[in-house]
Amino acid sequence: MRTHLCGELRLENVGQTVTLAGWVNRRREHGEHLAFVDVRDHSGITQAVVDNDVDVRSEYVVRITGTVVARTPETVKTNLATGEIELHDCSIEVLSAAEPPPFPLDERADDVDEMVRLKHRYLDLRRERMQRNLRVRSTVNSTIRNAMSGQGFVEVETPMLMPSTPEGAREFLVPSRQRPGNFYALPQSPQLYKQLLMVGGLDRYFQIARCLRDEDLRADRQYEFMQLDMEMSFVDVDDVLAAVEISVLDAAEAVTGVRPEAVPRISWHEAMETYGSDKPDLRFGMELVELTPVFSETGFNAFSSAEAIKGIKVEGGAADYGRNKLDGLTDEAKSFGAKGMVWLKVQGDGTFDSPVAKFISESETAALIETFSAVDGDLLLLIADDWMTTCEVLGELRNRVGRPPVSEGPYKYVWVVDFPLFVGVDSATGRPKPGHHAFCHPHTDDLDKLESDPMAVRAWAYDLVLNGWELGSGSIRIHEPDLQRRVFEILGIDEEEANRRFGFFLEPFKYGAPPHGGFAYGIDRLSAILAGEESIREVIAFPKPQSGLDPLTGAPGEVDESQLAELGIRLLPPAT
RNA sequence: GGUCCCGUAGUGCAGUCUGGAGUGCACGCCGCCCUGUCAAGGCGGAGGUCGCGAGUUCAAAUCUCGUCGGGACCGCCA
Repeated sequence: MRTHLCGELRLENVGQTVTLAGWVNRRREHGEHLAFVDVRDHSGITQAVVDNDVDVRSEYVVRITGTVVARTPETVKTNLATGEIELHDCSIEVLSAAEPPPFPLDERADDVDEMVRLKHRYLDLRRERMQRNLRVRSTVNSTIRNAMSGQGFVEVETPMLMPSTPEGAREFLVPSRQRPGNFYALPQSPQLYKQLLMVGGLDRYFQIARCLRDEDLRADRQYEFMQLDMEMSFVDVDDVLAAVEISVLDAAEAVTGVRPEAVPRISWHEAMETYGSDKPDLRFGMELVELTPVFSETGFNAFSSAEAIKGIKVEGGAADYGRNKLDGLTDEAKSFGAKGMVWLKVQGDGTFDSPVAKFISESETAALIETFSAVDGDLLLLIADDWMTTCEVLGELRNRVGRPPVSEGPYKYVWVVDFPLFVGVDSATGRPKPGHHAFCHPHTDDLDKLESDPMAVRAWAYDLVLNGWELGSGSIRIHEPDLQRRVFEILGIDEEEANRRFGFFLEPFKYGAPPHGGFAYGIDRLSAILAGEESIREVIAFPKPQSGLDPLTGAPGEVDESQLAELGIRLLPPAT
């Protein structure tokens, strides 16, 4: 049907008779017998010089046969790959006529209401940006597949219909026709199956897996998303990180042409201390500064009883942050759990401009400026609270004040390791809550503290972070039934409950489970960042908006009574 | 479940604070002109439930309340 793509022709093709097929990107008329038609496909655009008696308009699908001719020097278009040639003596065949598109199919559509783009996604996809993004994603997919296969991982598909395991995210349920009143759940992740594959001796498993979670949507969250899911046997933390790292760096290199440096590691505790986040963005500094000793003798009530006092320095920020902005930051700090936020503007005479300046002694003022290496015009933001709150709130403030958009380079990967095994206390049971999940292996150095000081126990659990986005997480799993029982005990899960909730999962471990661990990371997120996008919707062909309603197909929709009857489902009247 | 922002022609906007006739701009669309343009140019034209519904008012795109839709974020996402 065609001899070349629309972006292929160059000077060396001059003289050839070629046939292109694609969409009319634009037509420019010049009188009765001359018009220029730009024909476009995914590869690019070629200009055809045609007789103006042919009626072709924007987005008509055409096939053009013509002779490749070198453009005269004054008509060469340098910003077009095919700008040195054009087609002459053209014959045009209209393959499909087209109505004018509802929005421009060039970069101007970047400003169009996303809902309009999604309603006509098939048109949006014709744009260079979307073509590039979906191809970036395809490159990511094929690269990580090769990376895993090349390391001896076996690709295994796990079921989409599985039992409901309501421990984690809210699930999508699927009613069973053959057993009315019973439900499958769509997988939040292949977690259970991949561990069973290890018991099954697959040794190294991976899957480019679709996962589904019925939780509210965000720029980095969809109901459905793709993960590189992997699990390996007879390994420790280093082995898992190394295997994952190869795939991620391969993908980045394949897309950008540059292989990132080896991914640094930081412990969870250090990440919280230094960046106030378990997904630190290492592209900028503004590290948290420890101030507790500075205020050890303080008479300032807000600080005297605090477990931890820390702060960040916004260099030269005093001028940028007026009262309104500071009040906004204070409100944000409170919304993240702080009791308040202290701001101090450093002045040239070594004093502070601040509502609370009078509560801070001269020696404390001097010590603060010394500790921060602060100079005239700097803005200091201080939080005093329990250690966790202080770190987390400052981490949020640090991001608000200093963080560039996620897609802006450079790419800064980081492993966050040694997560705590337990985080917080279940308000219902009074027991510790698992930080990752109940099957996460405690750090063997901390096993003796499991019962005596559980909150201090580290886990063999780790996250991969890129530019402040959590790409994924994983852990070494518990393969020893005795250790699993100890962890369940701390969680307040007795044997009867464990068997009821996890029986089908625990039973296999009685038959010889290898030590194993794994990881999973989000392909949508990785693709978005590598494509330079702020939202994963831009690297998904047919995403859903925040409401979860599909503007293109109208899903979800009502179904026939007969379908419901077959499933044994009767609808309640709509809630009012 | 919550906070904040947005909704005016096919698209992007101005107009809204301070009420006075759908007042307007750009792109696109339709027609005519145009033989070297390339986001072509010139002339002309069509195109509006100011998201929807109440309320206040002599008068509402504009003020108030409600509602629907969209976005960012918090909660949530083991």
